[in-house]
Amino acid sequence: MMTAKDMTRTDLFAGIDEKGVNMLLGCLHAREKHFQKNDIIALEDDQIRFVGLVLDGTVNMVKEDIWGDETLLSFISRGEVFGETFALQKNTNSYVTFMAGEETNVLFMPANDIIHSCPDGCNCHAQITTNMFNILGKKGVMLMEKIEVSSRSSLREKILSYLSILVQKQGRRTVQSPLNRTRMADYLGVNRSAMTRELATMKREGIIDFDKNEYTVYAEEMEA
Amino acid sequence: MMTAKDMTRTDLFAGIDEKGVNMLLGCLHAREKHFQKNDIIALEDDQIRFVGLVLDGTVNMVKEDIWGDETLLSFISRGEVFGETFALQKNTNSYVTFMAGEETNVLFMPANDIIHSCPDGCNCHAQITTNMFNILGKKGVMLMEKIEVSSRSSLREKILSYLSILVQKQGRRTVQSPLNRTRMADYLGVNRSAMTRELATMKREGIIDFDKNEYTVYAEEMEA
DNA sequence: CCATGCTTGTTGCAATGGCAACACACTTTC
DNA sequence: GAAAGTGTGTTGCCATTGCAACAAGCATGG
Repeated sequence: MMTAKDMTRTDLFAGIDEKGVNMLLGCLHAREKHFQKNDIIALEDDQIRFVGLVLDGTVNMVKEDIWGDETLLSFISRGEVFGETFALQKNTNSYVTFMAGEETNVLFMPANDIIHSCPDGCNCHAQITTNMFNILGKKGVMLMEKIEVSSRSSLREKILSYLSILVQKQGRRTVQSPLNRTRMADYLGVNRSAMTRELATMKREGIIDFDKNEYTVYAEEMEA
Repeated sequence: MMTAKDMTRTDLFAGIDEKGVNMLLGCLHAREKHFQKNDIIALEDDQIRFVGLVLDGTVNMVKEDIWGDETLLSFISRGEVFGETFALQKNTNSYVTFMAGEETNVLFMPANDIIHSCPDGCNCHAQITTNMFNILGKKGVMLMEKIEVSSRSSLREKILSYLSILVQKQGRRTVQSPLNRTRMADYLGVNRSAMTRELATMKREGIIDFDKNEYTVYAEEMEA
């Protein structure tokens, strides 16, 4: 379970204290629901759109194409929000499906209550709006990073662009990758063994060095 | 130039009338600036972050890696908003750079004024907030579409996934592609001639049919 | 201790797909 | 009407990279 105190540590309720959270939960008409693994989580209910906060478990975001094949686009963990991209829009042909990845508890909040300040003018509400913008911004950046990486044509470019982002974020030429080989290959959308092979080649050529999940990028030329 | 009336037709000012727009422009402390081609457009000014509305011209969103190489991530046209993903966040290491693609006029509005209702409680302000959520949602969907497509491994899968999205959007098996061959290859991140080759193969195999920018997808099996 | 599972590195093989070069059609401009 | 620009289809070549199979390392658990 997730206590109000736990919630103050989520991005959605950031900057709001325990008391404020408890007040907001009522003000936002928050409702908790329980799901079994592989249950489909609907974000719409009688025309009202919801944003979900994962209280426990994991939610998988999957996309089905017209042949019925599913792709896992991303997953949402405890304390994270999902559905915001779709719920806050008018025109939503529900682009993706959300499924419980395990036994999961979700707190639903009507999108409208999040967007619009409540009539009582509770002042925590402004904070929620700010937080929502933050969350949307963060997600946007994550998506752009993924695009930057996967839109490169060669395997080597993908690796370098992934490492380049890490270097920019961590501010050092030696970086820790949060992803292990297998997951990294998955993220880059390439074959794992091909990636390992290319990494070895790049190491041999002196372009990069690595050990476990620590990588060092040797950039000869810094200026364009 | 862009009149207040033109602005009512943008996503940012959707649902607001001419009078409201004029009022908001003051209320939002909007400021217009002019740029020459290739000028760098800063979104920060003394710690204050801005959202930009393109009044005329084009703004290119480019990303520079640690070797100084630039990639064009997307471009923003007249009437569209940019910077919202970054401006509305706290933690912004300005992930990308915006450049004028030609002679361009931009209307800047401080992000804070957009997020927070003005003290006078002008009622158009709520609409702007709603609109911003809409814009962020739309952009999120666009980014996810691009990821879905470019994360496929084979050229054929990329094409099919691109077409699948069009089919889902247009609700018919025969769809119009907004992109011509060259741009489509660019969007999919593949070589144009390779794509033409694969399209021809798929046509020969009876999987799809196409003429100019109209494509028909023959899906034998609809159910998983 | 062994068994099992997970991650990583390696390598041969085959094919996918990038590249370059070219031909053709169509449009715009002078 | 020539010339230049742009979008498109085709094809040969071969580097890149996906795939499969295997070995080794390391943790977990009985």
